[in-house]
Amino acid sequence: MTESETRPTPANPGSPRGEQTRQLIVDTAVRLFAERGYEQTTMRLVAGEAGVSLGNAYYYFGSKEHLVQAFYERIQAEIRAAALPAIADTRDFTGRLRRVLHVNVDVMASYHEFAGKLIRTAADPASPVSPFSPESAVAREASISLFQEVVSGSKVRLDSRLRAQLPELLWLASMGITLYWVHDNSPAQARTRLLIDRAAPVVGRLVEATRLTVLRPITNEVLELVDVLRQPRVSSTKGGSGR
Amino acid sequence: MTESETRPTPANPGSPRGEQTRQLIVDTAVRLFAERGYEQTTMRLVAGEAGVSLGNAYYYFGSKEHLVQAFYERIQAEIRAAALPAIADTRDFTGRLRRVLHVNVDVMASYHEFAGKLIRTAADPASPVSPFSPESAVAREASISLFQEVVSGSKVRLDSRLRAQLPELLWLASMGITLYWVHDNSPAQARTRLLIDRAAPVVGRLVEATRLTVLRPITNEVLELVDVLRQPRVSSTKGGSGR
DNA sequence: GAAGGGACTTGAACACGTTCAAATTCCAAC
DNA sequence: GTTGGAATTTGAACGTGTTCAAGTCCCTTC
Repeated sequence: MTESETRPTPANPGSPRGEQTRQLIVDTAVRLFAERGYEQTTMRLVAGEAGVSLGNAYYYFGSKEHLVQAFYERIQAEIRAAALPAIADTRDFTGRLRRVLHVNVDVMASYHEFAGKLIRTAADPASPVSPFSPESAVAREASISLFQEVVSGSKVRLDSRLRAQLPELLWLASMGITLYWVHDNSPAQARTRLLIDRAAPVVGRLVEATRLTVLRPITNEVLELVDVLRQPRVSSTKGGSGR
Repeated sequence: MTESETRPTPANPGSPRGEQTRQLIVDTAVRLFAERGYEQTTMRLVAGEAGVSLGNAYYYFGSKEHLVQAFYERIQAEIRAAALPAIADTRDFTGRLRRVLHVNVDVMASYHEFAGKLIRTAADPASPVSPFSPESAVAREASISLFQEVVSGSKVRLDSRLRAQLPELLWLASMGITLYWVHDNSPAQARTRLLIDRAAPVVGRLVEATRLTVLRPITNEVLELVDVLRQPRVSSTKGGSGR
């Protein structure tokens, strides 16, 4: 696992000198990924088009997957930039959720085929591209905070404990939708659109239902379950800042 | 995609003559996968240990993933064989569900690391190993029918329409649990065990709750949603037996 | 038993991701 | 302006999955 600690941190040096080269490689890779897909974009091609040597590309990016990671971060930023304005004019929870999810699909639309390959490495727990990996923490937090925005900007009424967990749950749900979207072979992924339009109200209704007294026991159980679900983040320090 | 139709069906010939060789390769591959994991098990090694040439292995299995597929099918059969006796002595829905899920984890336990790589190709919509692919139909149906058994053998009371969809939903949930399990780095995947023990009662309670009149609207919505979710199986025939 | 043809088998060759020792460039300190 | 070392850059080389043209084997047909 983490036994490559001996090497003096190749890939991803923070120094300023090579930053330009680094960006050049990223730009080229992102473009080629979009143009030709994952497999057709070889490291040799990226290096060639970027005007650097093969080994040099590996100096900045430890693997092809790290380039995918960079691609992923760009997409996430794009989604965020498009989503925030999209929900600015409504305080309806369901509406806000629906719009954010649609923006997700909108932005990813051009990369549907590419995403099929991307999801491969994303599903690997050992891959840095995994949405649950430490390397993805930045993008993940950003995405969760977007759903935090969805909740806090709305006038939804719900169980207070759920309110704290909801953003993360919504993010998880969006991961599920993305997984569905990847498998969606309907024209223009219309089925996913339908799913979003249908699922958002259901989620809204379920969330509001957590205030019902009848459902209190179940609500409690579900909330506890979510706590169990949450994997402790990997860290070498023992104890950490406990819950 | 399916443009390799020109070749005279290499890989997977149904003829009897090479069946022995085929089995030999599968056996060797499964053993090596279990012993050394996915990456360490090279096609050359499989071929060598099986006593055939590299090209010969590719004659029977179009790719390394097809070997994984074979591995997957064995696991599924093993799970089924272990699960059925395990639920024979109780008619409690939650209990039955819990046991089946535990058997799942039991059987897969030895392959936890390997599963991390397996899930990679499993997540790829284009891969035959994907649980949603036509190639996996047999294993999938078998698995769903196991959950059908869980439901029909229990004395659970629930909305009648849900009863029809529940087995598939449970299968889907088990996929989710497997995904969680793959990411579970707690010792002996204890966290997944905990998840199962906690989630089973919640599911049981939720399922029984579908009979509550208060929840009728939400139940309806959720059931319709599931209908939308269901991807139409890929098929060249137009129309099909639509609802 | 010879001929034919399909099933099966082979190993070399290819392209790719990745590694690495060696070279080059750059900049600060003297 | 020379020097030392770190940052950067290079291209050859390795091991892998996969392909393929060329065989070899085995059974049917005459």
